[in-house]
Amino acid sequence: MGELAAETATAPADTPAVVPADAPATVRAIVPADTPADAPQRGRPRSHRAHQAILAAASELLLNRGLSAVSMDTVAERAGVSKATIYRWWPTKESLALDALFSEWNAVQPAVRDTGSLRGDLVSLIRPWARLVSSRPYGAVIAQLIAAAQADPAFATEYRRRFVEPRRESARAALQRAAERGEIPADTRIEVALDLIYGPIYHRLLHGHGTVNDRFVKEAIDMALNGIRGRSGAAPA
Amino acid sequence: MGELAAETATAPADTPAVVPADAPATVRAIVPADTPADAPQRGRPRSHRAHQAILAAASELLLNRGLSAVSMDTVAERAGVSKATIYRWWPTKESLALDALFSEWNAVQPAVRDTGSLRGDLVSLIRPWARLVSSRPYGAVIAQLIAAAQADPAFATEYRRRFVEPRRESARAALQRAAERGEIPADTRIEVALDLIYGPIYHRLLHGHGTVNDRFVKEAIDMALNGIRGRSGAAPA
DNA sequence: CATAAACGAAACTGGGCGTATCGTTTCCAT
DNA sequence: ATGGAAACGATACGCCCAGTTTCGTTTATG
Repeated sequence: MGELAAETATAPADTPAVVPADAPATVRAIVPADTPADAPQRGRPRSHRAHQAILAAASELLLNRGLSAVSMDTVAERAGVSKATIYRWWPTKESLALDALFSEWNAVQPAVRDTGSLRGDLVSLIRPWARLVSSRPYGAVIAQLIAAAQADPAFATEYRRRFVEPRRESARAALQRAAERGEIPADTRIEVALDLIYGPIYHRLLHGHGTVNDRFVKEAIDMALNGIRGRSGAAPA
Repeated sequence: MGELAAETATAPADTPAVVPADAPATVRAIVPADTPADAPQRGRPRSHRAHQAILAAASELLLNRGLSAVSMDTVAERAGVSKATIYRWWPTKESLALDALFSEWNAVQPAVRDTGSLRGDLVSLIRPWARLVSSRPYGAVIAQLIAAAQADPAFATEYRRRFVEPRRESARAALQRAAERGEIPADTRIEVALDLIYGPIYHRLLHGHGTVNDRFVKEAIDMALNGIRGRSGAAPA
């Protein structure tokens, strides 16, 4: 999807759509994986315009109403395409929702920069993301995607690959730099630390028992950082 | 449901079911709220047996297949009742799922005991619960309930009242005792601390990017505790 | 010009939630 | 003992929606 988004940023309207072999797993393959990306195809070319219209319609409807309250007919109508056209690009409603939400989600890239301190690194990474997901009902849609993932392992893998792992990787890198600086113990359990960083925010986002605002994010990151740095005199085994 | 479960522990099969005014919000009221619980009712009495059979069937099917793969027809068939009977007790599929899962979830009560240390209190509280929810696919069903909650505020409130708040309250009490002992700062942000305790576990449970086993629970609690205790020389504001 | 592939409109299939109908059962009131 | 009320079961029903199919049209290439 990132590749497609880049393409559409420069392609004129209704440029023939060619889906490269490395397109996201959720988009239906159009040509065999070994087909050169620029090979001419017989027949009517796919429509970029339709594809973008569908994603835009889907993301808008999803963030306004939630996954369960949006039908494929509604998306088709809003996009100005037929439902059959949607199913030419995406195999299921959930795969469309994944792509559509990701196109919004990915607009806020994790900042990958070394501020010199772990706290600086984490705040610059987490704060923009937390603002994004709390600015609109991301929690509601993410919850419904997570629910859909429970019944479909392949979908779950793709969801984690897109929504979970990239940001964990950015924070993982920051933790590793901190260990190199001696800011945290070299034997820090990195994956547990990542859960301590992201878990509280996701917890509030999904359960809705509290708000995710700047203050909460700051306090949660600070508390998590205290935990990750450890205290002099380790806790008993 | 707790009240009903207590009743059925002693009631013979098919004792007339009387739903008291304080029954869970998900069970359809049978009599006006001000009706004495033991007042005789005209007509055929409700069947405890059917009610329990429905809950047992629903919880078994939910934990084996997940909410979306279980139909109300399937629950009715497994319980040996008609679908209309289910809808006499519960207004929606989700409300049945909530009660059914809660009947299993509530079988493991949070241990409310003072071990003398915050770590002891938290481990005795969290470990049995973590074992419960990781022993069967609770995560999958909880994810689907959370998804359902996004579209129904009343359902969300009931979900949190049953699944979220009681355990937070137990941990909150433990944190307050720890503050009284001087084990954690008196000005600890309790609600943030609770998110630090529960967030990482729920994060793995719902996202499925890592396992929730005894080791992870121990490490996550220890890291969270370090964070809650704080370090000498507080983090910058 | 023939052919291929996408597109649109609309009909279609099948599943499932939730409701309605009607006969039967199980109770209470008289 | 009888009438009446309410639950129950079996089954049909209405409606919605995901996903598919059909067929004519459009847009491309060979």
